[in-house]
Amino acid sequence: MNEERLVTQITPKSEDFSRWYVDLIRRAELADYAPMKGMMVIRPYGYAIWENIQRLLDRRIKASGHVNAYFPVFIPESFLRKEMEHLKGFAPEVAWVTHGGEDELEERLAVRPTSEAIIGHMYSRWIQSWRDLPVLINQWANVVRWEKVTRPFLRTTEFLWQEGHTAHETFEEAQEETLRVLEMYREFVETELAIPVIYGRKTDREKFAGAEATYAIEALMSDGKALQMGTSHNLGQHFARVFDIKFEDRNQKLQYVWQTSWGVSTRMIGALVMSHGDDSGLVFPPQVAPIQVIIVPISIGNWKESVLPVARKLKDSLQQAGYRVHLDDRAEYTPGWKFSEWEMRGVPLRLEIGPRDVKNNQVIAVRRDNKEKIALEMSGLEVRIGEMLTAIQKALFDRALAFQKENTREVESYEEFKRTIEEKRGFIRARWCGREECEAKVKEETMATIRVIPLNQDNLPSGRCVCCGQEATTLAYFARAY
RNA sequence: CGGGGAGUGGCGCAGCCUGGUUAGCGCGCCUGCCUUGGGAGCAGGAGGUCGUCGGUUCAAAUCCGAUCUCCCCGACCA
Repeated sequence: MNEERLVTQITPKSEDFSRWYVDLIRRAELADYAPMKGMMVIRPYGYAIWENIQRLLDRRIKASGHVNAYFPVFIPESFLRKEMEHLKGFAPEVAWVTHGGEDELEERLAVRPTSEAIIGHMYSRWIQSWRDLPVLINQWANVVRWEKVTRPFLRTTEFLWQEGHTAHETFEEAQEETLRVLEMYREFVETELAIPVIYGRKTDREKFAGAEATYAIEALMSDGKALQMGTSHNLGQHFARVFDIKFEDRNQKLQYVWQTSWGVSTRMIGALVMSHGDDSGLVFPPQVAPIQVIIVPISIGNWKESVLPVARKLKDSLQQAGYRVHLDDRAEYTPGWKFSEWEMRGVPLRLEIGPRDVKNNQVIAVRRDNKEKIALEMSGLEVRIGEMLTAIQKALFDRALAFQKENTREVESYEEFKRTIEEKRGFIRARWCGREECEAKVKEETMATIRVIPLNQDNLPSGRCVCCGQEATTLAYFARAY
């Protein structure tokens, strides 16, 4: 039976990546379209991934000294207006509340596109002394951005995210925080999502509206396009000045705080789909998979008496051991159907148990990532399962890393740059003169943008800008992006 | 926001050009039997105001207008 026939309702990935992506999301019940433009419902199977992401990331956020809080979803228009760059950046995509019940509001309220403004306002009331610093607050929230083009998880009108907002005594401290968070994101995404990233600073053109500097992690999706997976901003004193966030420093001088903000969103779920998925469907890394182990009893003869009780015991013991495990005991589907179904849903490990296995005191384990099938002794199974899940997690990362390396290229000329972007996509590592004209020209002519400027430029080989041929000042990663 | 494509039982589609019985097909769903080690089979059954609103007409899924939504390709963004 070939792969295409197994998943008839999903467009093959190789045939049409975009359709494959949306087909899969709906068929696997990660999300469904809501009846309003650009909005989606995150269904239980998709939301479970978000809960895992929250749990694993929240742990890191707290371990690095941050605490959670919650700020209002509405922001007065005048607040947004205080930082003009910020307003200009977000104005086109802000949703406005104009009425409360029947009454028109005196001042429009923005549905937050991000929370710097409201949080800045509150910080100005909470911070008086250097003893109040740093303030290290994070919130898990929803935000709304009225995007023109939307795609499930990648860009939706409303999305879920976490946004960290910190205030510090010095620029250096804020910069340290910005980079510490960037590193936290990198480690989180690579460890838990098994997605290798590149990271660095954004160009001025690409930086956050109102930031001094923006840093980002970027990943390469399996169609060769880049996806920004998280950002960390050094806000300098821009917001502090307009929201009047002042403190008396150690020298009894009044000065503005130095701030950062940073976030990752439900876009990560889209990244998981596009990084690891294949023609058979989703492939989830065990660390965030809603179901890590699916048990399929082989329904033959008197399986309900002979196999099912053993399968139930197996499920209980694995659950006890801390795994997210599900037993598919439905009688109305054949084992073959279930195999395909759970592969499509991306469950990392399948355990088959039939009369033969019961007799031999074993189960058949099948890995989702490489379809490898092995028999496992019942005794000591909990440990073996753990080892296999670890191996799958690593294999997914290694595979994605190999893909990223294969698709990160250096080019000799602008002609080669253009041809590579057009034919192969992927990242291009190239020298750049640092001028915005070249950045704009490249974008205009190739649709590729500078994704990041690597932090470490020490080993910058001398050379010329890939675009204009002038002396290069930095190394940059270019790609077409989502 | 520009260019292109599309909305018909849950999903995928046909019918529309050339208006006219009761709107079809495949998958899925329900009931029963029989099956089940890689998406089984047979029989019976349920489910539709044809995206929405308006217009033309004796008559609209079909023609006209508006509107909403989705997909693809570009300009803007987590």
